[in-house]
Amino acid sequence: MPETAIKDKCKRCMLYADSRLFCAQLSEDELCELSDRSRTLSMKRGDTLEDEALAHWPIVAIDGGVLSMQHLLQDGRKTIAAFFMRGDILDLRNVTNRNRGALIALGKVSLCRLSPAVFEQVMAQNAKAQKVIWENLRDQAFRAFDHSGDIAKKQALEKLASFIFECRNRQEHFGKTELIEIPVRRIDLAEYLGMQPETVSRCFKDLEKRGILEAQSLGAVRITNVPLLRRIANGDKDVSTGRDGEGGIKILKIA
Amino acid sequence: MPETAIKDKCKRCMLYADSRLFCAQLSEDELCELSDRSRTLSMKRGDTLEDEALAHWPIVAIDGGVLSMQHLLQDGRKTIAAFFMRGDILDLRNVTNRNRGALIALGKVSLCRLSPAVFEQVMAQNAKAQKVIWENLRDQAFRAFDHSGDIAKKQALEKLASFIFECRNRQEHFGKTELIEIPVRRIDLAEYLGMQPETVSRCFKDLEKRGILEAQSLGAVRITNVPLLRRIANGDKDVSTGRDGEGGIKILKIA
DNA sequence: CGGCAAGTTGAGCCAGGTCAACTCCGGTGG
DNA sequence: CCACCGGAGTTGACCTGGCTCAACTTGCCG
Repeated sequence: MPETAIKDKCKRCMLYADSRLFCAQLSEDELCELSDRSRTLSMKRGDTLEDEALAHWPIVAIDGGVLSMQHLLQDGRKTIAAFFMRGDILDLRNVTNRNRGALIALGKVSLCRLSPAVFEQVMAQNAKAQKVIWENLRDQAFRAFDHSGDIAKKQALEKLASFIFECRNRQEHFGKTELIEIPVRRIDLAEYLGMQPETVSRCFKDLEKRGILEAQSLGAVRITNVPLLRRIANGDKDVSTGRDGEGGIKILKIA
Repeated sequence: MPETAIKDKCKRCMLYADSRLFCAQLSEDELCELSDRSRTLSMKRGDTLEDEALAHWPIVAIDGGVLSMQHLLQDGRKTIAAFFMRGDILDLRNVTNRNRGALIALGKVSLCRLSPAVFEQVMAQNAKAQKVIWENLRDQAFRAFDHSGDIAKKQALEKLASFIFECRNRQEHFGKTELIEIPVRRIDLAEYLGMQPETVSRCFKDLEKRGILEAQSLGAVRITNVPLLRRIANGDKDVSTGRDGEGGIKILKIA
């Protein structure tokens, strides 16, 4: 086998197969070098990336599934600070400060622990690859900013509406539609949005009753009234409280 | 004047004067090139970085003061999604998607709009500078993750305690002490933590009454019981509800 | 088909939001 | 130097969105 042959594990991996993602930016030599010194990993729901393992493999690239960063409070309350999905790259080098959340899989997750040395080398030499990871990190940061804004002052219904748009934005790249995949369970969603599973359930129900969306299953919804959902997400009280009495369809002027 | 002379504006700027910050990593040539093609800016409270200006100058480095990213809801509710302070670098290239928050000064802010071309060039060539900005962006992202976790499920008192530690962490670099500077007004703090100014006020009062901190002024506090404040920040209900009746001083076992 | 976690529904209650009144403080002008 | 002003901060009283707890149903996996 020639030493530049691309490994099977890479051919099967979306980080390489999707031309917008990190590994697709690498030269064959770079990819093989990286591949040789990196390790793939499969996780199932509840599996945690342990600190010890992260010390040796602090750089993690997600191939598929949803990985969460969770913060556990002393009395058992849990929160999910962020979701990481296909294409996201986490750099945990020297992130020992504070109570960095635990990284826990929310379902089947496949990921690749990248060699820090090769990663650093690629980052220094390959401008295209550098751009991709820089923009990915920036997206993570801005997504977190948006999310902070969402959960700080919005009401339950508004948070859920915002979340549905967040899902929509993420999968936009993979083909836009009003059929939105909800890649996490209700219970995880509740922890991400800072509310109770009961409240999440009631809010979904409410949106359905108003004819704004239809549940296809627990894992997918179809938006049937995008503008109205957008107005709810943007905190328009006239619709979010449903005070117009007509199923929230009527459009009121904005003060 | 030799063309490599460092400009006065740079000598006065902490981004250069602080050896850990971005401009201090540059060679004299790089710094002069960057300086020539960049523009400093002073802002006062309420000033906004307009979209139009950001289109031309999408990269902003903070020299001093506090810049906020604010989201405005349609009915007037405001939230502050993030604070940016000395050393933070914002890259807003191609961040037109979604409702990116407005960038608004919370006091006197001095910043430098960097030339995207030179920034990109430095990022590609200067490994030390690249490391600094990469770590800065990563810190921004992790800070945002922490913040999301904080405001999602914590109660008011716990959020405030967490925020005080966030302030402490930020100024740790500049000399550690229990005297913590609160660099923003109560009203901004309320918007950042997703609560009302009234509630912020009540929580400060509460912490003082329990002997956990002393207000030096509106802009600074001294922590007098760090472990207890930490336990509150970590969501220990036994202390945060004050149910032990002894001013919250008594240490209870953790379940 | 059994077992269990996830999700839903209902009833009651409380942390913190809301509103209104008041105080404090820095800046401004006579 | 003081009177004035306006925004920020504080305090108190009241009220409500969503948390809590408990019971029930659904869906998934072996």
